[in-house]
Amino acid sequence: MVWFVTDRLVWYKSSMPPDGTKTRERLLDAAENLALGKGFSATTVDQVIAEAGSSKGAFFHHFASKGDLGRALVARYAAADVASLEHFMALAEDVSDDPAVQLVEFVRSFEEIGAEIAEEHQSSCLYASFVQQRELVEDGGAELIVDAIVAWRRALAEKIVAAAELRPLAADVDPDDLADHVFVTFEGAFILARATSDTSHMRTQLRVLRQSLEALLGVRSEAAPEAR
Amino acid sequence: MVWFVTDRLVWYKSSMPPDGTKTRERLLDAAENLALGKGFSATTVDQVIAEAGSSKGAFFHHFASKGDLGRALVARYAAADVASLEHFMALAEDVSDDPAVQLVEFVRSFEEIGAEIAEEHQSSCLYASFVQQRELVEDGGAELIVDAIVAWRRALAEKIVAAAELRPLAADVDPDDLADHVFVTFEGAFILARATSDTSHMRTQLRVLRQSLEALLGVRSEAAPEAR
DNA sequence: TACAAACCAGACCATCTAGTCTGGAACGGC
DNA sequence: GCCGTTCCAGACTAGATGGTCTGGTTTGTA
Repeated sequence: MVWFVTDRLVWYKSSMPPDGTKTRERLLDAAENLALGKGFSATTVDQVIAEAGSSKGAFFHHFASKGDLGRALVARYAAADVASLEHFMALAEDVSDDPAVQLVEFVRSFEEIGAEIAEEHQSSCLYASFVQQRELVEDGGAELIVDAIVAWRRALAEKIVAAAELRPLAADVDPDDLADHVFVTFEGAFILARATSDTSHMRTQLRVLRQSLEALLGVRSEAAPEAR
Repeated sequence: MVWFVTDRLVWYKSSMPPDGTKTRERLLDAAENLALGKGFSATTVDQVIAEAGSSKGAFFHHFASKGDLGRALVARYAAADVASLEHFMALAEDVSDDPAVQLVEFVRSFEEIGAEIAEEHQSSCLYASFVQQRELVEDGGAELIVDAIVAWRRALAEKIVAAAELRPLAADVDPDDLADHVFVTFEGAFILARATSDTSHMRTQLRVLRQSLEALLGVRSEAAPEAR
């Protein structure tokens, strides 16, 4: 995930570098690009170096190993991901006081930029890529991903529970599971978009997700079209 | 996907071998195991050989290259996947004449064996793994995956359209997109299960999917609990 | 301005990996 | 029983890959 360079993400992208982009960041950017494009294990450090216009010496000065780069990669990715979660949730909270409407609005905001997200990320997600890497998982790198997932779950489940207090939920949906379904839809949509080489699936699947949420939460579709 | 060795899948697993498991199948099985576990590009042919208890000579007798193995792998996987789609859809069609109920029942059948599916597949899906491989995609290998996706979409969308003729759909959901959402949920749930090392997410996410379908299609939850 | 530390360039190395090659066993037809 | 074909075992190779090492430049600091 990660997607966008929101204002509260800027400090992140340009943290340490005083002037131009620092070598370490360039390496991370290059690695992220390549990892999203062909998977982490399929990208070589030489490719990362070439893409970043750097050198072997620089690489192993900043990272102890390729696995170390991987961990740094998911760390940055997950941090940006959670930041974008908070960003868009804050925007949604400006639209309405109703938690159900906020939730729907939250999904809608992603829906609107769905294609761009898929484009920017080459229809892929680092989570999906890294989760394959057993070594990295066994090396404590998975916790970063789980933390991000939990952050999403918590933020969304909170809204769902609050919404259930206002209107009865349709059927006996579990708030945590429903919250996870947002994450699940993102990840699945990435795969669909990539497999079919059609980034529009990102938007349409988020739309289906929103419609599902509206149906389950009992929210009217026209509740918050443009904060009218 | 693929999951289960249904009766109509048996011809497949034991096609050519007259007696025991043929070497080629053993190699494919080993490769599938490893690919599901650590990704295709991260598995070496030596590992495949070792896992299958075979040899270099045998491997390159049956497969022209590692990429060739990859294609054979997804071909088999996708074929079994579509077969299991048809299998469970046929079972669902025995339960009711109502397409909406059939659809819900279809999802429920997977829901029930969700954890086993995740277990058997090491919480992973070859589709997700291979979709990363750009080379294989550019080499015509992706069409196999797309074909399988389209098969799912077609079968499910057909039910949704038929269901919409009986009851009005909630909101203006697109049948194709809703059908794709089933595939999307599977893939996303795999990733969630793998990231959290918790196979139960497979079941709970399919449950959420079912509840969403019920809400959008206007089907009562008790419509077909156990074909009573 | 001196000097240590951080930073980087690129030749170099040990190992791994996909793929080849040669030799031989098993099998099927005749 | 002969022979061609399929099938398989394993040593071997050319190149890729992660990682090291030496030397040099830049930077911060006193």
